Amino acid sequence: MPAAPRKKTAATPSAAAPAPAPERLEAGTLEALIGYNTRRAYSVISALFFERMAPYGLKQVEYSVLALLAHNPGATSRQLCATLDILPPNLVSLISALDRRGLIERRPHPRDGRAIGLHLTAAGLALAQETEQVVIELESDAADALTARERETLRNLLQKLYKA
Amino acid sequence: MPAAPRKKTAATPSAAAPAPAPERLEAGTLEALIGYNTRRAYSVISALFFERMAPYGLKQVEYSVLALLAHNPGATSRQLCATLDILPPNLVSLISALDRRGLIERRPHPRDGRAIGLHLTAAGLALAQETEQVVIELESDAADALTARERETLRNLLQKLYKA
DNA sequence: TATTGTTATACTCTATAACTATA
DNA sequence: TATAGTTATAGAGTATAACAATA
Repeated sequence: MPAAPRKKTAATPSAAAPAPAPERLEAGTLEALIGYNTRRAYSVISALFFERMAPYGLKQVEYSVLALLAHNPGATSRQLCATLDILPPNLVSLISALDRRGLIERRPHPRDGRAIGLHLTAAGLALAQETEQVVIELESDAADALTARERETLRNLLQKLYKA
Repeated sequence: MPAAPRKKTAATPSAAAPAPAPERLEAGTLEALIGYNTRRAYSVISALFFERMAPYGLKQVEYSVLALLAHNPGATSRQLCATLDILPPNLVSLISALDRRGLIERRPHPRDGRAIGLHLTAAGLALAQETEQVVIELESDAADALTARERETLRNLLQKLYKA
C-alpha cells in the first residue's frame, strides 16, 4: 500500500461538464474528521515502516515487542498485551516466532509459576539497537513536512487521544 | 477492541523487587514514535466509531463512501478508490452491499461506457445525513481531552503526513 | 475462584493475479 | 494498448470460546 501520488484534489470547478473527470473527489467533510485523517496518516507511515524494515524481517508489533523487552527485561506476555493493547491469543505465535529466530528467550518467572519471563538474547538486543536507528530515520522521512516542534505537538495530541 | 482502562504507566520505581509486577511497561521509546502513537490513537477512535455506528450498520469505509457520494454524485468506483486509497477489488463487495441495501444506485456513466456512476438514493442520503451528526458527536467525545484549537491543529498535522 | 499462557477458530482487512468490456 | 470493473484467492490482522497449569 505505497503512499498515494502527489496530486491535489480539485476544488469544485465552476466550468462544468466536458472536462476528463478528476482523479480525486471533494473530500472536505471527511477531512474534517480526526478519525479519517488518523487512518490515512497511519496508512502512510505504516507502508513506509513495512518497506524500510522488510530487510530486517520485523513488522511493527514485532519491533514494539523487541523495543519493550530492551527496556523491560523479564516482562511477561500479559504485560506486553496490556501495554500494546493486543489480545493474548494474537501474541502467542509472534512470541514463538521471535523465539525460534533466537531473538528472545523464555525463562521461568521468578515469582509466578504460571508466567514466563521474556528476555532479549544478544542477537535480539543487537537487532533492536540496529533497527531503532532505521525507525528513527523512517519516522523522520515520513514527517519531513513537519518541523521538530510540530512533530512533538503531534505526538502529544495523539497521546491525549488514547491515554487516560 | 474497546479503549484500554485509564491507568498511567509506572515510571521506573527506584525501590526494587517485591512489588506485584506493574500492569504496564516502560514504553518511552515507542511513545516517541509518531507511527506508534498514530496506531494507538486510531485504534481508540476506530473502536468508538464501530460502537456508535453499529446501530446504523455502517463501517468506517462505508460511511466514507456515502459521505463522498453525497458531495460527489455520479462518482465512479475508480474515483472512490483514488480518494480513499483503497484497492478496486476491495471496493466491489462494499458497493454491492450498499446497493443491495438500497442506499446507492449504479447508473451508466454518461461519457464512459466502461464506468458506472454511483448515486445516493433518498434512503442513502437520509442515512448519510443522520449518521453525519452521530460521527461528529463521536469524534467530539473521542477528542474530549483536546480543545477546539488542538483538534484543528491535529487534523492539519495529520494531513501534512499523508498529503503531497 | 481468578489468572497466565495456550489452542482452535472465525471473521475482517488488505493485497495480487487475471479476466471482460470498453476506450 | 490502456483503463474500469470484476472474480478468485491468499495472507494479515483481530476477535471469541475454551482448556491446562498455577495462584
